[in-house]
Amino acid sequence: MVTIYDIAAKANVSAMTVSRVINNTGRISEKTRTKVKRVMEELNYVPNQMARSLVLQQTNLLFLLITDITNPFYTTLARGAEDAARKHGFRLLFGNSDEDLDKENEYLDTILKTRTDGVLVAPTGDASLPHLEMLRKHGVPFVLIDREVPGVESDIVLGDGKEGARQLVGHLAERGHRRIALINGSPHVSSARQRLEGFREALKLNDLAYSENNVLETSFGPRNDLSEVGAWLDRIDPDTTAIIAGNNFLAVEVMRSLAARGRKAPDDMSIVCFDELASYAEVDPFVTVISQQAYQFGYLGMQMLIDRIKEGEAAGPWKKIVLPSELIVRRSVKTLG
Amino acid sequence: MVTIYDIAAKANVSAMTVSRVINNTGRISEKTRTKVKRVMEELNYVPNQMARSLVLQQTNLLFLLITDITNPFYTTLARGAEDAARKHGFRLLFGNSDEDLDKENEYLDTILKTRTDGVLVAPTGDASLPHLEMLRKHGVPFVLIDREVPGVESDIVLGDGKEGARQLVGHLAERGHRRIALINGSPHVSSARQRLEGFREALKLNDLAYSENNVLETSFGPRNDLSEVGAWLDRIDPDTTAIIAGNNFLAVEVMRSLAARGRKAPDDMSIVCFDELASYAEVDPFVTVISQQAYQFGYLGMQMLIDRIKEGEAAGPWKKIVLPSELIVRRSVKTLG
DNA sequence: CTGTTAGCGCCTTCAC
DNA sequence: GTGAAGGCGCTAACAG
Repeated sequence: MVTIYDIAAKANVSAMTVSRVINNTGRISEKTRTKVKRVMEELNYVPNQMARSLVLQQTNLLFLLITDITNPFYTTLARGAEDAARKHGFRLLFGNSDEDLDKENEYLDTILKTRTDGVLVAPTGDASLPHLEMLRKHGVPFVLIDREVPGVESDIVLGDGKEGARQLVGHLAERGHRRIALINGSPHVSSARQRLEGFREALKLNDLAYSENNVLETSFGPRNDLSEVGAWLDRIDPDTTAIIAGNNFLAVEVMRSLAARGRKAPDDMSIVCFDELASYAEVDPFVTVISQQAYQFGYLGMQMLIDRIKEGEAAGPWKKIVLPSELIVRRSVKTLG
Repeated sequence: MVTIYDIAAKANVSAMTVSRVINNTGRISEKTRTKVKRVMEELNYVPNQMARSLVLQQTNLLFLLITDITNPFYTTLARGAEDAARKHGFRLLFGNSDEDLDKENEYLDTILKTRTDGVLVAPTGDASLPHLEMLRKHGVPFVLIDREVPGVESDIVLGDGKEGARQLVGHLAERGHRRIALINGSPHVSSARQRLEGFREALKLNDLAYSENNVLETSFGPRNDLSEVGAWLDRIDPDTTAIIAGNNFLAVEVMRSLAARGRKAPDDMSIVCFDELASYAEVDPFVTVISQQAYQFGYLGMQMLIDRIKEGEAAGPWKKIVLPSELIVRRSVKTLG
């Protein structure tokens, strides 16, 4: 491996001079600068970030931890985060926790060990509390995205899940649906709780009955075994005419389970959900959704993170950004009566 | 920051003993071991990977560089790569080059600087040659995925683009299509070249005419401005009845452009493409595709990379895995005549 | 303008 | 079993 000492020797200067050339610090004569630069090129020198970080106590590396890299909501978010990080000269690394607390833990371990400068994280759920406390304790700035964690104070970017649920219920009610079911993420995830709460409030608002039986709380992540979803479909109230899915994947799974039963949306069951089904504007898109500004989640979150890093942790109160979502009406809802 | 010296002091041992406990090396009495471990917990000690890597000359970090994090093909691939890396105890970091040579360059820079142990990379195209040579020169093992780069010898995982194109053309021909157009990625990307070549061969095989006018070579990445696609649609041979898209996003863009012209698949134009449109089995999927085993691309590629790292670079000849793809017939093709 | 010294946190080597 | 010395590659602080 080529080091600054190799460069120094060949250029007849000290290592310190080489270091100065690399970092553009101090005063260096133009002559030695060009000489050093030439030698660096000749020897294909690449600075060793490990050594650099060790002495500087900072890595210039930021980390984005998402819960599902195959979900278009998060990948679009990732694009936003990446753009913001690049704009400020930070390098961005990604990790995928897969809605799995253990994997999240592994990545947190990596983050701590590699002394990442900051983290943008969508926590797997309330159980992420100790992980976030760990970050806080070790002085690693972080910003939460998409999900709150009770007991954690921090900058955060959220969607308005309650309002989204209200819009969905309102839309279904308008179309004549009186019995609506909800399949949702885990109650240990704040976004799922928000959506459930909005759902219940909206039912009341529209004079619709809430039925425990019509709510399934499962996981936001994709699953191979659809039997849980199927069994739930078999036991929901028979007069149910519409289902709200807590996210895009759940909607897909409901539709697959329906298909396995020879039923189809919207004729046999109306369906709506949170989040777009594909990152890319779908052709002939079918499902009526509450679309969130995924890119903005990432971009604004990263912005806040970098601000926090630059200002120092203690600068100002925690900021909370709530991004509105938008109802996009498509063809998955049948108009009744 | 807590260091092994802090631990050592509090546990009344030397730093070396602490190091031995951490790494489970050498012989340590059970008593001091437990004592040291207790102190580590008390002080919330986290090993400094920077310092560790600096002396060990290895990071235990692998890097996955893909060209589009919003494309389900690559995210599914990423899942596969991640699973394989985890299985072997490596941490995986992701980067997204966005089909952009400059961004690719930045990530390569990061990779070299951080002394990543190995890289799984989908190059942006033939122009990635110097980047890969850089990796080689610096002794960073890498495995290519999805795309070859002329002039680079390495382990590689590829799809069979020629065969895929043949199947698509064959399928269209069977359905009575005589004039087929192709919208493809850049000719500087090997997968695009393969698909074009397969396309031409298959036309000949089916006694169909090749028309220069009916081929557009653009980029695989998504674009905001669809005017190029639209202009092309306006000038292709008027008797064209079917379009093959070189990847999923191109198919979407064609369909959007068609829609903007008041035309719709499959009635006004049949369309097929490479790669699934969504990571997740689409509900009521519409487009007939050549589906690639995205997960396997990642899993097998990562496997090869880790083998290479463990055996040492010089172990054995380069391996090449060609994954077959599968034609999945859906509803986007009209049967003619 | 340039060089010397010291140390970031850790591990290898060699003592004891 | 355990410890001391030295060095991984780099830069801050101080000299000159």
